Amino acid sequence: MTVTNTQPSTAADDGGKPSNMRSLSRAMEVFAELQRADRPQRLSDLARNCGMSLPTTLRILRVLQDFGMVSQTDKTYRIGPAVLPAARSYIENDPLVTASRPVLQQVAAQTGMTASLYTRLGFERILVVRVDGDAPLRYDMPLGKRLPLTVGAAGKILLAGAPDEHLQEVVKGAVAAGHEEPSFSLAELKARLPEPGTDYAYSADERATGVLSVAMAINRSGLPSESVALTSPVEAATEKGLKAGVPELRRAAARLAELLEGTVY
Amino acid sequence: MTVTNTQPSTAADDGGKPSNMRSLSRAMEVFAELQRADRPQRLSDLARNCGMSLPTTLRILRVLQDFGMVSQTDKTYRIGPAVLPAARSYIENDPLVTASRPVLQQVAAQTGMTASLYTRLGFERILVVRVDGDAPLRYDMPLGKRLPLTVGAAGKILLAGAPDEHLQEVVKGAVAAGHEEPSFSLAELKARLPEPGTDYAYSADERATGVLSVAMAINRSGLPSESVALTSPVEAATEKGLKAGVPELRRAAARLAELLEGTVY
DNA sequence: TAAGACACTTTCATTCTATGAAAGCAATTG
DNA sequence: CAATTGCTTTCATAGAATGAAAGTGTCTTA
Repeated sequence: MTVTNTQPSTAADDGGKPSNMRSLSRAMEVFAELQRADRPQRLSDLARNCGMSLPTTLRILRVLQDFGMVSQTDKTYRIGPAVLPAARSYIENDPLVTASRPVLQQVAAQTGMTASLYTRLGFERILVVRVDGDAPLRYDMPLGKRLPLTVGAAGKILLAGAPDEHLQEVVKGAVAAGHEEPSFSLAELKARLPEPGTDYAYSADERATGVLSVAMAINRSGLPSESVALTSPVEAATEKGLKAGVPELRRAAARLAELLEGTVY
Repeated sequence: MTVTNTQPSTAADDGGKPSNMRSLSRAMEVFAELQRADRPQRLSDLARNCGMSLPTTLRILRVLQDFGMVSQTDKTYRIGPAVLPAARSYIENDPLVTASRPVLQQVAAQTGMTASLYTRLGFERILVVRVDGDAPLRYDMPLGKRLPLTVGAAGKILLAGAPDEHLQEVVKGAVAAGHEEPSFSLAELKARLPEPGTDYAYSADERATGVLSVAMAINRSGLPSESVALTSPVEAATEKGLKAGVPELRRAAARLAELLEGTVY
């Protein structure tokens, strides 16, 4: 089993490290910045926000454009269509994703709840797979959306047992991403996390009102970066009912954990 | 209006050009290679297939991994989860995509057919938006899938009026991508394309059996790179019926063309 | 069990790429 | 029409990216 662990991932890590592949790293920064914005960006804005010179930014954009990762209209740049085939490739071919689908289907069938798989990405998490249960969730399907680690069962369970030092970074990341108020503190976060000894997390009306959730991490050595969750609208489930699904969820998580053995990122 | 036009996009363009940003270009090659393969790749395979040394390939993978664009399990690499937020950002924020949805909805409502938007990417095209009509299409929704330019109405219309020189490259590209037999020729391709003077393309049983389609390019100066299509299963439409939707389609294409004015890539 | 083969990883000197200052354009505005 | 603003190109230089070769670990085979 390998443990490499480079950075906690994602940009925003200008901790003074030399960091190899400067031009590539910077290109990824530009790409990330384009995603952050919800509308096309001017060259000068991108350059300023990424802290690099205009010529450099322009050159990066041109290369990304050549590969369809970036589109340009007049003088504004945005994410390009090449991300679609990439996302499709991920969803269709990633071993964990493909393996989880039947597992989630089984759990959803047995419990009647909606079953989901989340992956940690930097200081956020994203929904990767969802299999609907009997009662539909009313909020829109946030597949691929950046969600907080600090809110919602599926996020919090990824933080259970993490050292304070790491949690402190998570707090900073959540604030930086706008998921939490600037006053958000380590103590507040720790109060939300499941008690030590509990291997699942529960949430009610946390990330979305009217939604209950239990989640379990897919564990391997070290901090987990994936979790599975059961979710249901309040009118279709009680806390008790949801928690009755925990054993099922535990079994599913164990099955997927085997597959993950060895995953570095 | 600007016309920059760097490369015909996508890798495979080792035409001896110096090409700026070598490390970034190579990183994109690695990323593309990972998508091409439908299962996790070993470092040595990636290095060989991309024509670069092991250390270089490794360094690229590590940076991409830091940004979640690549995942690693043991010694194998694959596309990472960060492509999902990127794809979501594209679909939610791209001006053409968001603008096209209501337009396609209107066309679908008026004609009862399925309405789609395609974008050219290199020597292929991808489905970006689809709004279903009355009769469901039986093949699975290929959103983000790489489809041939040389097959199907929505592909062929993007090639109408292109100079032979360009079509010859398209032929090569289609063969290289496995969309056409190695014997595929320029003459064959030209025979498929709509007659000069026609602004739409028609296809029956071309890319998928039992499916009829008409498509129209979203035109601006030069070669188009987007097209809109009406599609229907054979049992729900006739050639005549589909072609009756062409005026609607033409109006939709014109509306979207305005928006595209100035798009470089 | 030992020896060999294989694949990944690190190191390091060299090359050439990536970089930003500054000049050159183009477009927009007062 | 002049001035401002923002994009693009040029160019000399710094330093990043590169691959050969050595190093390390793991798996295979005798």
